[in-house]
Amino acid sequence: MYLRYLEDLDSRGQQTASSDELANLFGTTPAQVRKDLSSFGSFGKRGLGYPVHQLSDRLREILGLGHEWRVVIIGAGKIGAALANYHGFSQRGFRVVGVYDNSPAKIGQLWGDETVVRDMADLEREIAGNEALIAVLAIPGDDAQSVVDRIIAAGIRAILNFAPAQLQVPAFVSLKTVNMAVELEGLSFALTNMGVEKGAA
Amino acid sequence: MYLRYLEDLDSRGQQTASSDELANLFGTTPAQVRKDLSSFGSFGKRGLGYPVHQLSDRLREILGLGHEWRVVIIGAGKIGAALANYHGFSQRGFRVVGVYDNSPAKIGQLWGDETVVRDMADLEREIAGNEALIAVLAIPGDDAQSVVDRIIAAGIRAILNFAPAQLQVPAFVSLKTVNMAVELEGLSFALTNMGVEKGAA
DNA sequence: ATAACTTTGTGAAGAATTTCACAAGCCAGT
DNA sequence: ACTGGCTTGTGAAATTCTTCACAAAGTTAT
Repeated sequence: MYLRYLEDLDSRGQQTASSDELANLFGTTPAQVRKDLSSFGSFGKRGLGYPVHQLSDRLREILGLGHEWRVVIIGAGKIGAALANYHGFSQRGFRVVGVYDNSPAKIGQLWGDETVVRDMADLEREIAGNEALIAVLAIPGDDAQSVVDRIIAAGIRAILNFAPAQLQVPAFVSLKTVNMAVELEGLSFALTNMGVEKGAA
Repeated sequence: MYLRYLEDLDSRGQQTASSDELANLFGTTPAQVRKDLSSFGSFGKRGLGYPVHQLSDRLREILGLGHEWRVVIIGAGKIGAALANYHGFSQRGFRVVGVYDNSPAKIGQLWGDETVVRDMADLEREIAGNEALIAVLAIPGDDAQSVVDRIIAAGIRAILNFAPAQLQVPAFVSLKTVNMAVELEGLSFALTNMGVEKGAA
C-alpha cells in the first residue's frame, strides 16, 4: 500500500515525503510508518524525510515486482475478463499466459484482443510448459478445491481465489481469497451497528 | 466467516459443532473460536457445543442480514457485471436497484435479465428516491473521488470500492476497498521471500 | 441418581503490536 | 563553521490480541 502512495507522489514530482505526511495520506500514525519502513531497512534521511522515488524502487524490489510473473486465469467468466482487461495488472509485470475454462462453448473462443480460451483438460501440461507460478481462480465454488489440487501438482505456487470456497493448500503455496459477499456483509454489519437509520424494513 | 462455515454445516444437517471442530475447519484455535463468539453473547451449550442453525440465525442478525439492503452499482463494466451475476449476492439480501454509467454507449442498454443501465447524471435524484444505502464502485480510479462525494451527499452510507484509488470519506460512511493489484503484489512478495524458485528471470 | 466424560465461558498469563518519546543526524541560513 | 529547526530510527511503555487453564455446567450411560 505504501508503494501505491509513493508512486502517486512520485508521478507528481515530489522528491521527499516525511513519515508525518505519509501517515496523514494513509490514515495512520507517523510512528507506525517509521516502524513499518524500518523493518525493511533504513531509507529515510533525518531532517528531510524519505526519498520518494528511491523508496518506490526499493519497495518494488522487496515485493518481487522487478521481473515478469506468469499468470494463468482459470474461469473465462466476468471476473476473469475484468482482471484481464485491468491495466494495472500488466503494468505491474503480471503477464497472463493462459485463460482456461471447461465449457465447450467457451473453449477456442477469442478472449480480449488476442487470447484464446483453452481447455482446462490441458492445464497440467501447459502450466508445466509455461512455468507459470501464479493462478487466478475465478470459477464456481464447487469445483474449486479439485482444480486447486491439480494446479498445485502442476507447479502453481500462489493462488488468488475469487471462488466462494474455503480452500486447503499446503504450506508452500500462498493463497489469498477475495470474497465479495463477505466484504458486503462487513458493510452491512457496519451500517447495522454504527447507528445508521435503515431505509428498508 | 463463521457464518459461512456454519451455514455449510447446517445444510449438511449437522445440529451442533464444538469450538474444537470449528477451529479445525477454520484454521484457528478452539480458544479463539470461543473468545470470538463470546464477544457477541453466550451461545454454546457446555458438554455439547454450539447449536449450528440457531447460531447461524443469530450471526445473520448481528450482521444485519435480516432485511433487504438496496444497492446501486456504479460502472457498467466487467466487474459490475460479475457482481450483478453473482448469486450469493441476492441470496444475502442485497438487491441491486440501479446500475449507472456515464458512457452514452451503455446508457439505456439492457444489462443482464431486466436491468437497464441508467445515466450517472441522475444518480443524486434516483438514490434519494431509492433509499439505497450501499454503493458498489466499479469505475476508473480518476473519477472515483468525485463520484464518492456525490453519492454520499445523495445518502449513500457504505461503499464497496473496486476502483484503484484511495478514497476519502467522512467518519459516518463505511468504506471497503478491494484492490486486486495489491492482492497480487502480496502473492508476489510471498513467492519472492518464501524461497520459491522463480521460473522467469 | 450418580459417575464419567465433554465442552463452554472467562480470568490470568503470555505474546505481539502500537504508541511514546527522545537521542542522533541532516539541512538551511548566516 | 555554527545554530536552529526538522525528521528519522528505535528502545521502552502502553495497549491490544492470543493462548492457557480450569471451574461450572451440560450430556450420556448405567
